[in-house]
Amino acid sequence: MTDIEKPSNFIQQIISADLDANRVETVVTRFPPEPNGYLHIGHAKSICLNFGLAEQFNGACNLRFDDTNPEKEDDEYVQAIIEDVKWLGFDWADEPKFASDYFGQLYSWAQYLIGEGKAYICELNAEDMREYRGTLTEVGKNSPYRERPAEESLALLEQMKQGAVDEGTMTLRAKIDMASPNINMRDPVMYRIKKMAHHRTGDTWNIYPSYDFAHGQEDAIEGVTHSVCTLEFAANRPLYEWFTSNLPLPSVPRQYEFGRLNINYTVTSKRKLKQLVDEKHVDGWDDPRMPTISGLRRRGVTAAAVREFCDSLAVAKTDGVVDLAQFEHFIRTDLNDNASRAMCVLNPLKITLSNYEAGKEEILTAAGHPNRDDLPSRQLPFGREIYIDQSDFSEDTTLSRKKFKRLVIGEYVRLRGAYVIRADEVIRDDAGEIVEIIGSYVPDTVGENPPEGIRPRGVIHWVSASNCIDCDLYLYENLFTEAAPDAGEGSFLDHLNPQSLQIIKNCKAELGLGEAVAGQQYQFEREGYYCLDGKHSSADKLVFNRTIALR
RNA sequence: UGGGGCGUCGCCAAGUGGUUAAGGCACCGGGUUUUGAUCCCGGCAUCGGAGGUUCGAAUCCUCCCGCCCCAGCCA
Repeated sequence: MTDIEKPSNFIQQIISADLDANRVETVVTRFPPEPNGYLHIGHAKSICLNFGLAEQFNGACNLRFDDTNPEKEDDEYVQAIIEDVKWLGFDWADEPKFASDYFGQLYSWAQYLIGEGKAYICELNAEDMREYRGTLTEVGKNSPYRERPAEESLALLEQMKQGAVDEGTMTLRAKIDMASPNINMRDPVMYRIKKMAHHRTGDTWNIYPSYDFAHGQEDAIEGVTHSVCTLEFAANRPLYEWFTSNLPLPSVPRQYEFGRLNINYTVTSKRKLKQLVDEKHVDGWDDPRMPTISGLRRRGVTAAAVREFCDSLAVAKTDGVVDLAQFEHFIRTDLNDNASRAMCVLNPLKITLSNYEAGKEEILTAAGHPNRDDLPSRQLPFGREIYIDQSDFSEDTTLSRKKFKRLVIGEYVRLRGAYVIRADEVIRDDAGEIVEIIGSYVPDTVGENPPEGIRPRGVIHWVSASNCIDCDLYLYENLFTEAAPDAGEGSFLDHLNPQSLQIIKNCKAELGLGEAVAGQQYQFEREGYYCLDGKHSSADKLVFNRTIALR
């Protein structure tokens, strides 16, 4: 234990205290997503927290699917979630767990509560139940079915289970307190009828447990000691405790809440993300603009960057909005440290070096990374014709050296990893557009300073015109134009950024990029971080996604 | 409005009666640099408000203000 001086969050403090006081022997946490959508960056914080806690205290963390509502759940989501958690670098104890594995146990616990006179079958319909519940300021009224004999409730529950009762006509409710100031305690629903196939249990069940009746018990079954969830569940804690203390459970878990992660210029709500996908505003759950784990992965963000970012986040009870820039900082840091360097010209402008022998080609060697010898060096063909970016040449010769560190007629510039060159003449087409630059190179300047008197304005990237590959680049911007897409009147969709995707075709990339594989990150020098897109790339056309621009 | 929770720099935050009120992001200066990147130096708050307790308070008390969550047979 060398991390004693590390500041700890309130949950770590609670766990330490529990361990010291022998209230718990081994720490067990869990990450409990409902398989009704893909995981997003907000889940990543919870994943890092829960798995991190288990790791830190030498305990275990379960991956558990809270699949208590077949209506919105699907195995597609289960598989995607498993893949995402693995990708983030975490592993869980044993096999993934499912709430649906405990349906039988939950059912008998429901029978137990009925037997104890603490639950009853209610025949109020949804509308009436709402009315009986009261409001924030008015207490509720007892259901007319509240004092029904246990035997009757037991029989009705069995009928509900068998499918003999219509949906919406009966529920099993906990008998707690209709006058409680906490609305969650006003006889909450434990079971409702849903005659619907479940992605795992098929049509075995016609009734399904509610979140409140399931969660604490799932935790207890698994021996979870610290059940960490987000703030909005704080009001459910008394109910969580009511069930854990009124049922003969194998253990008594405790619930703690922390603030959910919010990031500006994005939305982190499964419902909204699903809407973006369903209404085709994006290319799917893994669209590189999505804050989903799969979207970030396709975008080129590394798992390490996501983890570092999450670890930088406070685990507290405040509900703030983290600046996107903070996330981007960790993305850039990791990519800067690990991405191989390469050159790619987005908007090619040909330069012919008049004093370079026609037909000659030499192979220059460039470092794979400025300060990492372990990354392989690159072979760069160099010849009489090269491409530079249009934005790296200006006809305005009055621009100061400080303001424009690029190519200008009559002046010099260093081609990164290659020669110092000079621009001599501009060639135009009939429309007056610049189509080519005639220039010259300064011999013996590869890896060497140019002779006295020649002062390059700067360093620009380039690519051999006769020996390069074509590719398309997908540049991404924020999906939303507003920092808080959710705020204000209308829909968050009103703030979709029409320029969130810009495709640049026919870019010229250095030869080595032809061997790029999906998921491999590169820094296109002076441009940004990119990675090959497995979905859009084909044998004859490579597509790179821009993960993020350089600062 | 009843209940629950929260308010420390532009953003995220540490702080648990005595510290020059950490740190990160952002921003602004300056240096290095064959990426206008990286890197390196430097700058950047008196703690929602008002009272009070105390030798001493961001930390304790009182009142006030503001924000978030709960009235699904969602999770």
